Amino acid sequence: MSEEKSLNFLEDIIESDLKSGKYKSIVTRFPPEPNGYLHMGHATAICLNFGLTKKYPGYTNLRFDDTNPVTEDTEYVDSIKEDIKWLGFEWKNELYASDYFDNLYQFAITLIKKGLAYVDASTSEEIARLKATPTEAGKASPYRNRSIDENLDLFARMKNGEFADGTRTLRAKIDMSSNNMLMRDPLLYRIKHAHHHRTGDKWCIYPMYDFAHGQSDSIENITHSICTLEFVPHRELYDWLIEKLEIYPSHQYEFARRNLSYTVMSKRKLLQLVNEKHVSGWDDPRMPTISGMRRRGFTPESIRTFCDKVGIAKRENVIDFSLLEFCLREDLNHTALRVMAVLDPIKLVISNYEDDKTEELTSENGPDESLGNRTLPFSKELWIEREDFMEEPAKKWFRLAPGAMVRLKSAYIVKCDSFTKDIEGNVTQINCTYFSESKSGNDTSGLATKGVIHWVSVAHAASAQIRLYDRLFKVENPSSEEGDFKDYINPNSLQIISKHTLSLL
RNA sequence: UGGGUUAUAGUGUAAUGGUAGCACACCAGAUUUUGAUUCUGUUCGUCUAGGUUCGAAUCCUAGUAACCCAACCA
Repeated sequence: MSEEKSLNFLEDIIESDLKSGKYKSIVTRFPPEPNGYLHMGHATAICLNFGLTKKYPGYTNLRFDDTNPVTEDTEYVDSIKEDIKWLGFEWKNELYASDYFDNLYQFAITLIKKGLAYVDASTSEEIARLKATPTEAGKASPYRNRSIDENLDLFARMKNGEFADGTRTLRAKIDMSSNNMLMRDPLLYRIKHAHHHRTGDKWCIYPMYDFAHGQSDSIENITHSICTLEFVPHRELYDWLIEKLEIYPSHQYEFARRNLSYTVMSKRKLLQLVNEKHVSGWDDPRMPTISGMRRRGFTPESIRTFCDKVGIAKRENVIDFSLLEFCLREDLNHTALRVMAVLDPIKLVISNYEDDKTEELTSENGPDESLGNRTLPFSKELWIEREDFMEEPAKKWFRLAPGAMVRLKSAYIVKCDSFTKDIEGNVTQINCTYFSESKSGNDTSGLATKGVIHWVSVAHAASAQIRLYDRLFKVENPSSEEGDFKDYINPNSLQIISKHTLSLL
């Protein structure tokens, strides 16, 4: 099937792992934090993780990384599940990092007992100061050398709620002079007296990402834990914790996050757009969120194709939005039922057509025969698009102009005899004659036109409000421009047409 | 100025020492009852400088550029 297609670097790794017998099958996971809606970057990760276990033996878990109760909510859990399903993927197990809070607590105790973790009473400012900078070695916390018993006691008291938020942390004891800032005694647990969307008020201490993610991977026997490039420095800590805890050795692999031109792709920035009302919500059709794309008319198929075409690599990228649009057109071209609509109408009157006559004409629903046909009512007075008429035609113009002929799609050929204008010079009506022998599918007139235009019968038209969406930003990469990314919002990204009667057939 | 990651057409991605290929975009042409679709074609690329080799995008040396790391976020 896709044998011609070369493998990406992750597939290379997996194939060699499978070939060498390191694994008989693989386990991946998609690990969203339920603190926002999924966007196209997530779509990449979803297609990657789920796609890998479609291609190779194994399965993929959905695991919510819910270790920060302050920002997380079940609203997001629900939207995330809906979006993954809509994209066409099924997870093996629905899991939560919070399912493992008891395990993680025991893991912490294990580290303390090994002398590899301690309770720090420094403030966050002190901790930051002692960590120093990447070019300058850090210094040890004054609490670094407490006894194991003391640490065990303090950690239990942290858990029991004896301390206020921010007054104690559990830190791994690694290397304050490491070049990797994450190895300078990283925080493992912090105190947050906050209600958790799943564990309620059971806990007032919560594990940090680094002490939850890798451990959850390990508990689930994840073979290939795939994340984005900014987590590369975390891998050293990921491996350190697994080694010291002597648990299942999951491995982390990193790929470059996906960027799309003329939009932004960070949850923080998307949240700003929502909160500051630059868009109507997470699912605004201009948003690069899955739910926004869905409202915009993108199909799951088109998004999957897009992810597949773009591929996976490790270098920074900004992908042309036009590739995504291409994938959508390719899909829609074969599946979308066509209708005719006139957005900016001018009345066209056929002088030699009977006043009260209505004809039922047949029109194809699309280029593929399987889409079938529909009937269209045709009559003396029609709406046509204002831009399909030119008073003084340009050079290669082959639509309507004074004296010119044009085919009305699926109907007759008409010839423009005259037109009227208002005081301001706007064309108000076009008068035509039609050729009765030129009926579409039954044309014996011998006439030929180069142009074909769409139309809608005035008497039969339905009205609608039309929203025309354009790109949300004026520049290709708003995040890399000077100043605030919001300075580059396209003021014309939404155009609502409702002042005229819009016609739809 | 420490460490890490990455450099191939405008964009994205292949080529694993042996003809730099594919897709999108662009431009041109043909067909067309939606200036769509479809089809054909043109232009355009290995970050730089040295080196190894019969042969280098690939290996070596030295540079350069971009991104990431100093959250009790993930």
